Amino acid sequence: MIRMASSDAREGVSLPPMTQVAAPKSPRRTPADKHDERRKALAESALRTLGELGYARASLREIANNSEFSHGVVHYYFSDKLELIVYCVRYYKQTCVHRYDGVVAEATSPDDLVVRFGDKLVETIVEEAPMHRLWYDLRSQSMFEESLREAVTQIDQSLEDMIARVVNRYAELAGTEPAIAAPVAYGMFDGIFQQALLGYLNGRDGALEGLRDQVVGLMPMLLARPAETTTSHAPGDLR
Amino acid sequence: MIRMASSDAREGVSLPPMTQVAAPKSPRRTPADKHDERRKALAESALRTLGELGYARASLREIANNSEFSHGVVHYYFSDKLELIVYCVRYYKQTCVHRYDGVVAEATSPDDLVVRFGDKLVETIVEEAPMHRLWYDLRSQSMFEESLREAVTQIDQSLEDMIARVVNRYAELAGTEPAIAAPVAYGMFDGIFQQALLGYLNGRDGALEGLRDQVVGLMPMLLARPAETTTSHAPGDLR
DNA sequence: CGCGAATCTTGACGACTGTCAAGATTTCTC
DNA sequence: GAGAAATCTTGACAGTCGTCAAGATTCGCG
Repeated sequence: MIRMASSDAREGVSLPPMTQVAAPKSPRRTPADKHDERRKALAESALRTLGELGYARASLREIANNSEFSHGVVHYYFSDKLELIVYCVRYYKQTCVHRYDGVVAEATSPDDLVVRFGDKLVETIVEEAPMHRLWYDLRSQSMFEESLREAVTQIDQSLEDMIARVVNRYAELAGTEPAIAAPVAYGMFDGIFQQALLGYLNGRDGALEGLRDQVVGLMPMLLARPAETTTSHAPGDLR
Repeated sequence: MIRMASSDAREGVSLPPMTQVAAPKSPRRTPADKHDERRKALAESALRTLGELGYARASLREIANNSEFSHGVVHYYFSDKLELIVYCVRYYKQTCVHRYDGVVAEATSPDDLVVRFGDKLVETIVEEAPMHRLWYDLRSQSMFEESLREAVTQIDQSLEDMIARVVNRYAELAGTEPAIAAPVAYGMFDGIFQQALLGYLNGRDGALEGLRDQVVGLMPMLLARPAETTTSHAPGDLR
């Protein structure tokens, strides 16, 4: 079975040719999904380089150098540089969409949720800043490169859903309903998150504390009127 | 006077060697600021190409081809590709920071301001989408490229000030004060603007109307409590 | 073991890039 | 109008890039 740069096998793993369903041995490690494990391994090292250099400056040779593979092997597992990068970002974002599931599940009160949410946002900037800037890089490129748009749109949608889960749970805990639609909520949080990320990378002091405070101040505003949380939102002067 | 790639002459025009201050002829067109006019002319054609291809894919040759100049002349007026691009974006954004000054000056009521503001946001997406995506491209690149950060930070600050003027005027017309700080307001609007731009470029129907509605729905929330504008913000379900 | 399929390495190709220098051309000044 | 300064063109250089093909190597199974 000759594998030529599997641009075909979309997301669904191409299964081995239907032998007995419950094979006695090798419950994992079927022949053909080793291919996928290699793709993932390659993606993981590629992500390090991509997060460091960005989409345009990360060459396939550089990506391969920072991994255990040689530069030619990339075209054995991916048809394109583009397919590799889309695969990488999809792979990362997939493990990232559920980052706040714990927050949603464990929060005991509206204020508790807000604090946990803000902390988590700050945490991910500190721990995964290169991944986040790579995502924003890719999304910006998709404004120029038609072929990136489908993947970006899908990821954006899943992030919007993620934010919606948080805000919905927040409203639920507060005994009311959100006052804004999901796209607005996502756009807002994405905006201030991006700002904080930029500030953090710039070494601006207070960028992270600022994000936390902004979240604490903003969330109560996203609820319909009936809810008056204890959180104080001091009507400050706008600069 | 040999001009070698004026990376020195920062922003201040290097004046001609002090002749009489009020020269009888040529009130404009002094010898040395023709140099600056050329820079601007070059920047303007470069912006077209940059807006079409983005930062990484726009080569100096391609930029020169879409202009009246040859590719070598770029290094006569700019020391770097980087300096050219930063100059271009600065040049564009400079004429762009005052886009909403008219809105601020002419609005007669809070609701009037909101509508004008929303319309103007939509208008600039339709008319200058390539410029906006170029800006987001550059800002993303600045997360990787140290040397871009200073310019990006300055531009971001001026955009924040621009938004602050709008929101402050809005609060003034409503007889109250903003409930959020300027960076938050900027981050929010920047987020939903970016989202709308992406949707517009994707050809998603309703992206622009969505932006307008979002602005109308969002602005009243940015005010301190005392103000109850007539604008209805229906507490919708969050998806 | 042995053979074929899968996997990986190596080296090269053509195209493109930013940069620069040498010289042609224009513009300005006296 | 001559000469000098400013401006622009042209062509080349040294790299780097994505891509691919040919061959070496490893793996899996009978």
